[in-house]
Amino acid sequence: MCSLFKQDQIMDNYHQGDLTDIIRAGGSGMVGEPAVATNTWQFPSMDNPESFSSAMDENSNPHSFGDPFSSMRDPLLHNINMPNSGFLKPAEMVSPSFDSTGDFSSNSSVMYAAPPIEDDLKRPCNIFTRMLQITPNKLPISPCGSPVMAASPPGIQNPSIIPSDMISLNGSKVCLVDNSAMQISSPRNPGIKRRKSQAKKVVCIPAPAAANSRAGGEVVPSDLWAWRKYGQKPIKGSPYPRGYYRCSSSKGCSARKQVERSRTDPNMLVITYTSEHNHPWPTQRNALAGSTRSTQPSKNSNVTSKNSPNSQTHKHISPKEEQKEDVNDSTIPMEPSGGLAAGATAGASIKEENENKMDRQMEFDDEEFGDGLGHGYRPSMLDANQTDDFFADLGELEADPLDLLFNQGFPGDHGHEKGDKALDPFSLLDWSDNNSSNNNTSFNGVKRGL
DNA sequence: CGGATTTGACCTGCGC
DNA sequence: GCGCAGGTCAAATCCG
Repeated sequence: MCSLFKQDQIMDNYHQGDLTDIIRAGGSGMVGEPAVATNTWQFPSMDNPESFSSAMDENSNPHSFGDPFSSMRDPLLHNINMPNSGFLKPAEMVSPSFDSTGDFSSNSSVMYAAPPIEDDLKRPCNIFTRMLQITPNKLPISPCGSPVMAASPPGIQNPSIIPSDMISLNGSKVCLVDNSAMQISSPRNPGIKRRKSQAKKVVCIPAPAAANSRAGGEVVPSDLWAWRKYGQKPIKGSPYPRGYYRCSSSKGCSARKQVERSRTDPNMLVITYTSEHNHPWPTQRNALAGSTRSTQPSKNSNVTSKNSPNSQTHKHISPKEEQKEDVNDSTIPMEPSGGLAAGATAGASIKEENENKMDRQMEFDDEEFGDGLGHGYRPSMLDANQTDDFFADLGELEADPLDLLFNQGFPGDHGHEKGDKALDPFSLLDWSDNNSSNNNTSFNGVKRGL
């Protein structure tokens, strides 16, 4: 599986469009790091966020999480109350004990139910434990290999910290993979060749549709960047087409992303970010402006509902519909430059694949963790150390939208107050049914269309 | 009317 | 060298 970490291989996996594969693979692909103790980690109870932190502190070197996200607390989780996360199928993973109410037992161990797949994949995958065990240098960075946290239990509302590679959003996960080398294609641009080393991030997020029943007015997370679709291609082996988007927030921005639905798990969307934004993260207002029409509320809500898996019930989804759906789904708040924004982290497990980044991660400073209550929460991704990669943009942002968001919307771990959701950027990410209507906030721009 | 989406064609990289 | 698959372009179309 180590090979999976190689760029090409990663790409291959990824190209297979199997988000779940990526995630699963993550469970084991780590070179020389047997996914051990996978079931030893205890997911922090929402009631006891510190439990997680403590575990982290005790068991790991913060730097082991070299991932920018490793230090992130997941404010989003505060709002997580999604009965069924789309991240992993229950059958695919063993969620720590959750009761029907979605309560997560802090005592439960998190692990994957070994899926009947490759041996490596069968290993229990616990991002946290993995991270702890992985030395920075060895830290594999592949979609598959990156530490993967078991799907956030549906009931998890408040993991105080988000594993760098995996972020839970609304109980769903985002798998972020960052490939330093990716295919940039400029076929018609002789000067640029494909597969040049380019930073790439693969983000796996639960597709709203898949995430759960959201027949009506789905809340589609969107990122703050404006994306314009410039192409769509059917992917071999996948019933779902891949959409190609480029950043429209700023002319000349080379940032691109690919959105596709996981073949094996239609509930998951795989978003691959390529290139970096050459401009500051758009302000909310800008983001709003940049939003694609497909995401516009008036229309989009309808569209999404129409396209929602539920409503569709797999009626034949035309590529277009599929596309829109994907687009919307993909629009989780992402970090500028393609990284996940803190908000994005809220619902998705992220994998990041980039050795360089990993190294940087090592450099992480615990300070990023803030007080552990969300105050001062600042996604490590914003760390200046990462300025040279996808996160570079963040460093440039004085007024980081995330900060704004966090300050307003993440009152620490207690953010269950619905009242705060209005300001809670993560509310955007809250795809749960009960929050589907929650899109009238400062984030509307971003969410517009939700 | 401006901007976004759709979609077929074209181009490039890669494997055989 | 050939074919396949993926990525991008760009005209047509759609939408607010």
